[in-house]
Amino acid sequence: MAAAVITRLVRMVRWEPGASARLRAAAMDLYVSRGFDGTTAADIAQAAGLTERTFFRHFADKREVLFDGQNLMQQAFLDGVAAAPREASALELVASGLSAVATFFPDERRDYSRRRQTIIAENPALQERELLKLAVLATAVAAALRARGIPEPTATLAAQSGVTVFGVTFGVWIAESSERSFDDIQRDMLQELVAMTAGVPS
Amino acid sequence: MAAAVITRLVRMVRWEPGASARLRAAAMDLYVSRGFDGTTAADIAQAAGLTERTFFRHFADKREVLFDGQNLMQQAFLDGVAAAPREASALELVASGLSAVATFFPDERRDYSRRRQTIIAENPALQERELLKLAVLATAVAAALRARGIPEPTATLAAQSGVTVFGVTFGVWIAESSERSFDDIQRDMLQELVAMTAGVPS
DNA sequence: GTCTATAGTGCGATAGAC
DNA sequence: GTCTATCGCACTATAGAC
Repeated sequence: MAAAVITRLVRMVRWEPGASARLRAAAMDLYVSRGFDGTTAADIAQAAGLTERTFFRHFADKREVLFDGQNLMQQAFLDGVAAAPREASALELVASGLSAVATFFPDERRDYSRRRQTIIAENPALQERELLKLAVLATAVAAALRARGIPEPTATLAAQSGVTVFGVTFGVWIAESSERSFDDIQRDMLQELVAMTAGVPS
Repeated sequence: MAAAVITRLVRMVRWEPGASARLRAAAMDLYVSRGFDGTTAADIAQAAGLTERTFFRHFADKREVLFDGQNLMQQAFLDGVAAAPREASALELVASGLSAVATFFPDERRDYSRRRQTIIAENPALQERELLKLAVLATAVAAALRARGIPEPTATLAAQSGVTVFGVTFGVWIAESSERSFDDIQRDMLQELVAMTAGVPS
């Protein structure tokens, strides 16, 4: 009841709140129905009741609208690294970050992630943006490891390996057949990485 | 002498040969002097004595002109994997590919690589393209590992790790102070990777 | 080789919030 | 008054269609 009154009051102001969220939702829908290339910025803006110019004030480009959630995930990873026990090794620090990030991918989110990934898989420009975000993540993780006393080049190698584990995990998690939790898959994947490097070539 | 005659004859044909090479050289120069964003496709074409339309017939987009050498490097990596001895482990297959790729980076090439990397480092769009090329490389390497009997997800983890080692090596190799050969750095980096994962978290 | 859609930018004006 | 979100319009360059 009170909510309805508030809604009516809100409608009287010059613009509806939550422009970013509306643009994001509209973009997802249109990218699914018409494809990324078949959707113009004007289409998205119109679907959200805004103008093209406003779209570009919220998002630097047409791709970014699919990726602005990444920052939260990155922060979780970094917090996870920071939360690791003293004297943890580089790989243990990374493992701690990975556990933290797994909380961002509960089972309920799997369908959404699948839809989003389908859009990205169909367009090289979107793949490029995703890779850039992962590279930024790896760089940030490497910095966090250095802050915990891990020297280069170990910090960068460990950070990149962590992002690799995350990426492979994500791929398995959204695979059609998969039913296991993100965290379960990720733990196994980290074990696989360790096992893979155990066969030492000198 | 003969060369001069040939040059004169060549000038009589409808177009100079080596259009791609001229466009590539012109693009490098202009990207350095005016920056990537400050250079238009028309600028590059004009500097190479060609039209904008011709530029886009040779390169899919303005970025690609800096990246079309990658295919040769990728093939070298794959050949290196294929050349590894029977019964090689995943990491040994990758190490074999890495050795092969190191031949693409003799000391004489360091200055060129530095200039090119400076351009890329200044522009996110170029970083995206570079990351895509590396991702394509990793995918191809993973396929080569599977062809040698390495199962998933080990193949992908090993391939990604290999590309990581390559990337970190490249960064050290072009660093101002570095004087060591690409191959030397890369061997150490692979050892570091193995050492880093040896501290096993269960 | 020409034509065109559209991504993305720059700038000024407007409408409200504070 | 300042600050922020929006619109509207003109503009360039990319990239693809014809």
